[in-house]
Amino acid sequence: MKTTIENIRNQLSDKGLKVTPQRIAILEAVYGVGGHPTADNIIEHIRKNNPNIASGTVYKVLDTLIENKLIRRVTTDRDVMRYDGVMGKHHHLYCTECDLIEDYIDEELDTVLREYFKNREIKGFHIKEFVLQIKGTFDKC
Amino acid sequence: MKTTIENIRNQLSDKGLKVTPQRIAILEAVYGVGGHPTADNIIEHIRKNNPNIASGTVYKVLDTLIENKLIRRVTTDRDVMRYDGVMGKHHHLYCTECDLIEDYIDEELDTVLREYFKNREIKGFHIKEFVLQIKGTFDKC
DNA sequence: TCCTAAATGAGATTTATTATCTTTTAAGAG
DNA sequence: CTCTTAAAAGATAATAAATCTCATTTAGGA
Repeated sequence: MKTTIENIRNQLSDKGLKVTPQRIAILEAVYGVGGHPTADNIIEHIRKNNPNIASGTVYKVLDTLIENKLIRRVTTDRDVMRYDGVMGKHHHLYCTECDLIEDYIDEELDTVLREYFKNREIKGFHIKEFVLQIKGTFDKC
Repeated sequence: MKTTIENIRNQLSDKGLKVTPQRIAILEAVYGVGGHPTADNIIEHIRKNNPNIASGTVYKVLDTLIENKLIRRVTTDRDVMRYDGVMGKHHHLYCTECDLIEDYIDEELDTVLREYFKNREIKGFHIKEFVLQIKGTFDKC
């Protein structure tokens, strides 16, 4: 699934959202900037071509995209928010040396986890989804 | 392992940290306030008995406790930091309705995960630790 | 092409967190 | 037990991420 401009326009309009240049640029940036960008990374990236975008707009658009399930937040133990354009089931590699967070997609792992919890109820809790945080270091670090 | 005051004093002095009333109160609060408290939850809790504690002190002490591996941060997709006094391997239940985060301790799960990744190298990445985020809802929510 | 609700821009505001600097204190030495 | 001093706490100022407000602009249907 390539993320062309046309594709991005469709994602927005399919959700009933107005297709604005800002929204396109922000969604493109979330897809394009690797390692799960912060709002600031996204602003910096977009300003290269579109220097006049307001930072408030970026925050507002990111929230709108999250509400409409086009992107999601990434959980971290830092105080700056990071964003993720991959909406399918997946897990994350957290590097303890650099601050990159990479995707880890593994269908089999999902099956293993689902199976494991099939016979193991957690009393008083209804499971919806698993996200495994795999912490360690990249070789390059 | 009960967490008596004496126990807390020892944890601090074992790390070569000065044993101050503030540090004791803060560590006690991290243990005592359920659901993984924010700095603000901790400040509020402590001020009941110790109204004069400075909020800057709480943040500084929390950092010190983290550096000395007496507590850790909890990862979330919110912009307020939360803290965890349980240092052993464990996982977390995230409620999507309320904002409680509960511990989930499961030795067997750790074994399953370790086994699973024993024959499944992630190229370019050296695994140190797993934390499973189990997202769902508590029955009471 | 026009109209209007929705989106953006600019900038003020809030709030969690950090930094600075002075005063106080824990705890080891004598 | 007292003295000394490095470390910690308190008070408050400073940052910075994120939110809010409101005037202006714009997407997209009529």
